[in-house]
Amino acid sequence: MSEPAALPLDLLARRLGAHAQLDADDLGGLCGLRGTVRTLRAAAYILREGEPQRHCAILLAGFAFRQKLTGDGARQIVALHIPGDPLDFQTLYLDRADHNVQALGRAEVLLVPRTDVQALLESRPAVARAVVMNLLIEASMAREWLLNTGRRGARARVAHLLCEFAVRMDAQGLGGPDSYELPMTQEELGDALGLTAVHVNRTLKRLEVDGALRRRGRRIVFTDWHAMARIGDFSDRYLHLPDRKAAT
Amino acid sequence: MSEPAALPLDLLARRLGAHAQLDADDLGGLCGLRGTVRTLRAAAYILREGEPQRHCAILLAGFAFRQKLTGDGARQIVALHIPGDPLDFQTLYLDRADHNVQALGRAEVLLVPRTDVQALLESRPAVARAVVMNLLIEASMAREWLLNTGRRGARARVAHLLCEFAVRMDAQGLGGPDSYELPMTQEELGDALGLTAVHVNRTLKRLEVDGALRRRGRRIVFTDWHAMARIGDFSDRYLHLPDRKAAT
DNA sequence: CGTTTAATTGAAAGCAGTCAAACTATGTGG
DNA sequence: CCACATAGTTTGACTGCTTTCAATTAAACG
Repeated sequence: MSEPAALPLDLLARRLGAHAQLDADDLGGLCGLRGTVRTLRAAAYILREGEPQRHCAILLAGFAFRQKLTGDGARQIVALHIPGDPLDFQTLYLDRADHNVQALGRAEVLLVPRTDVQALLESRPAVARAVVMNLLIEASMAREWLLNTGRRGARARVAHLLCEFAVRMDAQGLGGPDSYELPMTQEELGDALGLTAVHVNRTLKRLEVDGALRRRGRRIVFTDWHAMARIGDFSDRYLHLPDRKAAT
Repeated sequence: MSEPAALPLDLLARRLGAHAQLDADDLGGLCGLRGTVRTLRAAAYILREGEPQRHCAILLAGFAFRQKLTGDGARQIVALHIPGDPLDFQTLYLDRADHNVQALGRAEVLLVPRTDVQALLESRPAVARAVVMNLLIEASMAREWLLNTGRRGARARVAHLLCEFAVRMDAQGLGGPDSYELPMTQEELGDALGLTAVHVNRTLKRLEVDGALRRRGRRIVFTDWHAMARIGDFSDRYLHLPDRKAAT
């Protein structure tokens, strides 16, 4: 997790290039972005509600999540991020953040000066377009997340999140879809799903007993992907993946 | 509701101009958009999941909502739209819609050819920027909606939605913040909040009995805005309103 | 190794859902 | 303008999923 990524921005290029046509110059511009690499301890804040930002953070290694808090301190995780995801291109346009972004476990980010990113977006319209498409896809994921939280039972909710994570990791080339190390605690899972940690625990166990998955520590092994997709009412359509195999 | 808006695109200009600096030419370009006005019956589809779109719809009068369905038919409303809102600028970049948009009651939309909108965005960078900011603000609202559904009780959820609607209507110059006609059924309210219609009904009644609001049919009268904002844990920060009075 | 953090499990309480019926408003056609 | 039909609201009784509280076990970390 702490070895400096060989070609740190390749994953960013992969993410942005997944949805828009980027030519060699576009990719060159992206991978040519320079900034400071920072290693973050677990739960370190990358972006704080109300604060403006001078840098654009790009997640190089590890994971991150977006989060909001209610007045009485309850936390809702509204998005998860995997390596290659840009974390606050939003603040390129809006001056103050309306939510928080934190590292999920230890993570490594590249902090690029805003001005450099803005210059790139101006000189390379295709990159700007790719960034907008990335925003739209995150909006689509948020809508699916809302459907998940608002209208599915605990069992489906948990299964759906596990499926989404598997597909996204796979699409980013970060591990097969049959097995992965879930980077979060059950407490965090609960906050992502609008459930309590206790109920997440019971639900995971029930999924395991029912033979839909197996667990070794935090490693999730999909013994029956099709069953999980059915239980979680999961279809990857909302992720707008390039195409190839449709996972459901 | 059916009189043709005198200057139909003024509201669109107001919405987009709220967050970005638009000069006279930008506004001229926006208000110069031409298209066909269509009057929609209640629940008419404006955009369907999976379908591409040849037009950009702009809501002129009435209301609309975004919606997704689970496999077993449960509906989650993920966003509400008021006059002046662009309804599918998203499909300018993504070819197939990942959710549905329907009229909420009778509504009137302007259908502008995609190519005209694209031409405008290319010739007027400030407008393109305003459109992106509009997207970002809708994303922010989605996150707050997620927090609302995932981490607040029914009472707070209902109050929060009523507050948000009041503030947005007010910001668009469509009615004071103390009273308005809620354009949806309790069934729809429930689908927006992740609750059942029955529970929405009970919750509204409880809010009324407690003196936080009054109702005449679907008209909501805020007898105690401060109480409602407190009950709903509402702050308008996530709406990124221009500034003036901060409502909470 | 001891200490802290996370995962598990049980029992009990509660919020919201379900089912069903009555009531009200709205709209339509005669 | 009334009568009927339809859609929406309201209310009650009951069920149940999820939470809460609490205690135990397991794992992670210095």
